[in-house]
Amino acid sequence: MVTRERPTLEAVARRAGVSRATVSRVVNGSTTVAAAIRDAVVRAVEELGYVPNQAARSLVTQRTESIALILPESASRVFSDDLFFPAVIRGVSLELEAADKQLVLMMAGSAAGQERVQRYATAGHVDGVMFASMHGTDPLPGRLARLGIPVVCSGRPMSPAHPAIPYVDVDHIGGVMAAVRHLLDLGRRRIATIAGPQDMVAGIDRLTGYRTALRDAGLPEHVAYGDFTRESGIQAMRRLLADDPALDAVFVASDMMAHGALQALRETGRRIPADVAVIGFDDFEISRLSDPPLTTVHQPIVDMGRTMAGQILGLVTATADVPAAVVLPTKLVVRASA
Amino acid sequence: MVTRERPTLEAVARRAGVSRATVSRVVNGSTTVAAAIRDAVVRAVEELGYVPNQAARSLVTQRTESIALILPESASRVFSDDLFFPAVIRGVSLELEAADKQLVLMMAGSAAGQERVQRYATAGHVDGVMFASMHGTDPLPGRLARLGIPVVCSGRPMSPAHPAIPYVDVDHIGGVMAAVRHLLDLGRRRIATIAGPQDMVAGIDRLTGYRTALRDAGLPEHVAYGDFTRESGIQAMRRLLADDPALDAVFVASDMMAHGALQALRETGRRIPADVAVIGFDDFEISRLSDPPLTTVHQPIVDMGRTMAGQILGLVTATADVPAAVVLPTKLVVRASA
DNA sequence: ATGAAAGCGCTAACAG
DNA sequence: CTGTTAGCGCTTTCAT
Repeated sequence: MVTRERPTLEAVARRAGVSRATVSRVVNGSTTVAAAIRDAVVRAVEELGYVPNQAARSLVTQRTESIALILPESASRVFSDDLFFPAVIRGVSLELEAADKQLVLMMAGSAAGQERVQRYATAGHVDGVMFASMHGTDPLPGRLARLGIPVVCSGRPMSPAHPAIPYVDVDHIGGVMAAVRHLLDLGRRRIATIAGPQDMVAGIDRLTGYRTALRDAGLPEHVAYGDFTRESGIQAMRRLLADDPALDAVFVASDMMAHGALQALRETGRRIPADVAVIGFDDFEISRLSDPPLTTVHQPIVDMGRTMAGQILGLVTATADVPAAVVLPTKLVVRASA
Repeated sequence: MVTRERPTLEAVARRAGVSRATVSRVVNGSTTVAAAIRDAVVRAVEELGYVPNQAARSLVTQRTESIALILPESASRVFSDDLFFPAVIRGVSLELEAADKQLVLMMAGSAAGQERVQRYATAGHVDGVMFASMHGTDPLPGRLARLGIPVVCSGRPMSPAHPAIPYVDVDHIGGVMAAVRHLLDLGRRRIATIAGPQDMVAGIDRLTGYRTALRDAGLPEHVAYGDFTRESGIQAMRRLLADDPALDAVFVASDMMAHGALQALRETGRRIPADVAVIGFDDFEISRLSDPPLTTVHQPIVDMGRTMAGQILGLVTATADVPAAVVLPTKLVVRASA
């Protein structure tokens, strides 16, 4: 290890022939420093390659300029072929980068992970915390908020916390109802659904949308459950077909599961959409490339990330009012599968 | 904001009726504390919900228990449909999680990003730094290493740095040569390649493998270049076909580009592998699901991540000898496309 | 085995 | 406008 000692404020001050306070002012861009002195300090900083020690700075400012995004999932899940997480992260990155804040990504799939994350945040490593992909009634957001840590969520929390936590979400129900109505307009009458996990608001709301639309039409429901993965879509589709070989349409609560469903349907020789119409939810890029291209409900995931990041920045800098809830619109995108 | 003041060591000490030093010992698991006192301290810690302030701790220990993974790419690239990055991250996560270190992911696609990353690392935010997906002769790893920060790379650095930086890589050339030989065994004689970007070792080495194998066989080469994205694969394949409509095989330097190539070939009505045999490089999950399933060179990306993380842990804790280079094997996986 | 004391490197009053 | 002075919360000798 080379371990060239890193220079401190003190060293810079000595070299420039001024006090530590003055160097600190220059480094932090204070305007009340004489030009000549500032130049001398700047030169000393460059000559020494001085970079402020963040730990020391945080200790006194109580700020870290970092913000965490917590995903209550395993790393294997987050970094799989699922395209939801990447999109959220992309949105968050865009916004934080513009604000020159560092993103700290934390996966907390296990109980140990949850513990780690809580310690990390409580230890003052970050100025604020974002949650995405929440399951059930995760107590962590509320707990951190109660500790005075700024918190926002993407996805409406399943149980309202005290204090209330700001969140972004999309209009799941509206999107799904548009999708099911489209199937009805197509003349389909045996419309099944592959629902998402029922410990997540996205799973619950999309199922509610389906149920509402079918009830409005006076048709019976037909539900199988998956967990948003492609594989679970395959399995669920097979179950649906076993229950009702004559079904003529299926609304699938995520694109990944819809791709699984397409595969399962093809395996039974069914033509899409002639025999069975399929609609997904997400509108990922690859859904345009599948065979046939997938009709799906578009949700603006990147925007959710951006919005959430905007909210946390507002809380952290206490500079803007942060809305308690933002609900982004969804939209049916019709392609060849329905 | 609730801002319940977070308790300090001092508070715990008062409550337990001991000195700060003793509380510190208990919190850090020192064995030289009387059982009775330790219990009292532990109780006080729990009652107050005490969590050590990481900034203060880092200030004195000079350690953060965090390690950065730096990806010299834009967030949009890292979190796209490319499956390389997720796999690396997954491997890294697995290993760091086991060591209870926090992963800090940093994208540094722009010059501003590079700057940010350098400041961040130099400011002592992390104990060590990993690089993946390096382009050209990126000076950053060398610079950080010279500052005494432990650094490792995935992918052999293009220009050896001083001090030498440990790295992991895979046997690109061996894998590619096996692939091209397979095409030769199949009787193919007009074998083209879609090469990766030539500012990356992975791009260079895979092209070298192709060239070597063709030269050994006494056949002419036929090269188009892409940048590892699907779209660039489509374009490159079209160029190759325009140059030589009679080509009967193509080795593509990444699976994503290979999927693009398959699409471009299908669009011209060519049958795969009857008319043109295609081999990729990566062996992503989806390559088994493409039409037809892709013959490809398997590289153990997750293992690269794990290995790299192991190396950095060794450097950071200075507990194990860290090999200067680890080269993981690759292997041809034959499926229907060749 | 425990406590007292000295900083780690920095910022932020407060004087001057 | 600049310097002096206190700490931020913690670990770690060094005594006891």
